[in-house]
Amino acid sequence: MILKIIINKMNQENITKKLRNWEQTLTTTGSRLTAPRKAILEVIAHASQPLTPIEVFDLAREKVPNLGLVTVYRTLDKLTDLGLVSRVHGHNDCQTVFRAASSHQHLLICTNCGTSVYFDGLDAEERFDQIGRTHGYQVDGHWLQLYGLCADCRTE
Amino acid sequence: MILKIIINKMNQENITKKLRNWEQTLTTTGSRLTAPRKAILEVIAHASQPLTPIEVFDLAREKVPNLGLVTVYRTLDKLTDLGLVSRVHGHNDCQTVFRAASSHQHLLICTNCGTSVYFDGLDAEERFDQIGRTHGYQVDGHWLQLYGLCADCRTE
DNA sequence: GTGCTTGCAAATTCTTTGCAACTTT
DNA sequence: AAAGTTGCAAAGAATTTGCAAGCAC
Repeated sequence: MILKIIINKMNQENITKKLRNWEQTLTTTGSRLTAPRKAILEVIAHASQPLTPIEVFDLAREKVPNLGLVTVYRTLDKLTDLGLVSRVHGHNDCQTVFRAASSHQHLLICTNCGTSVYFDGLDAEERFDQIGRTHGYQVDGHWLQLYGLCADCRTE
Repeated sequence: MILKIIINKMNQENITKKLRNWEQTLTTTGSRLTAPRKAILEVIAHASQPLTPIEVFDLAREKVPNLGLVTVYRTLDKLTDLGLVSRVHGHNDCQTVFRAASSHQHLLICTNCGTSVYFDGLDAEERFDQIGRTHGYQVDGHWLQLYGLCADCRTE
């Protein structure tokens, strides 16, 4: 499998800050900060796109060579439970992970390279509630993702 | 596994019409109308919620007892290719199928019983394009699903 | 030291493929 | 009769579980 170079557009400072937050969340919830976990956290924090478990595995293995795939699965479960990462369902892979959104944010995903960014400011909650009401539903959640070519892929 | 009674809120006439359309699409594209396929089509046409391959299998088997699960997978692939059914990614099952939307429609899914309806009239395309532009993306697709309790589940 | 984690191997679950027999048209 | 389809069995892929050894705190 080809893994493209992964460079997050967040600056290094923000990534470091996020990593510290994640590590703190782990320790304060009674979990332990091990080398495998640190490697996995770093991979996800630096990722500019949702990653499959195997991709996380391959990338994290560069730092922890004897890492087991099972550990990746278990760590991803834990991070998801803690709300640090989100499962992203794409059209191809439906089990990828990406750093979790801040709040009311949604993903904008490049259909060519996968590079993703969160956006907010849609402010459609009220509209969603209204739509639900007309069908007898009480809307309490939504799931929105936009797809399209990013600037880099368009100029290629 | 417990399969709840599945009653589509479309009236019988509409379901029959849709079934005829589907069957016609199959025959006109060179595919054949076999007993297994008819059973599968009926199950999906009558479903009020997205179904997993196994659920389709179990329900269709009531009509074609010696149906093989493989046939379900292959038929679902074909129906998806023809655009008759859509893959629906839920929070739990991400490989379920549901009759395809007419156009610019999105799903409203009950988080308790799974009963789903399509809605339209959101008219957010322009807003989506705009959001994409501010991030350098050229938006060419979106994926939206609303979640909430349906009227029946709320009164329970 | 205690209790959470890890990696290995094995078990499950889900989906796809090969193929001879069988339908549909 | 020709061509698409089916079901079985087997193969592959993806994910989970059991467990003894290893670490973090």
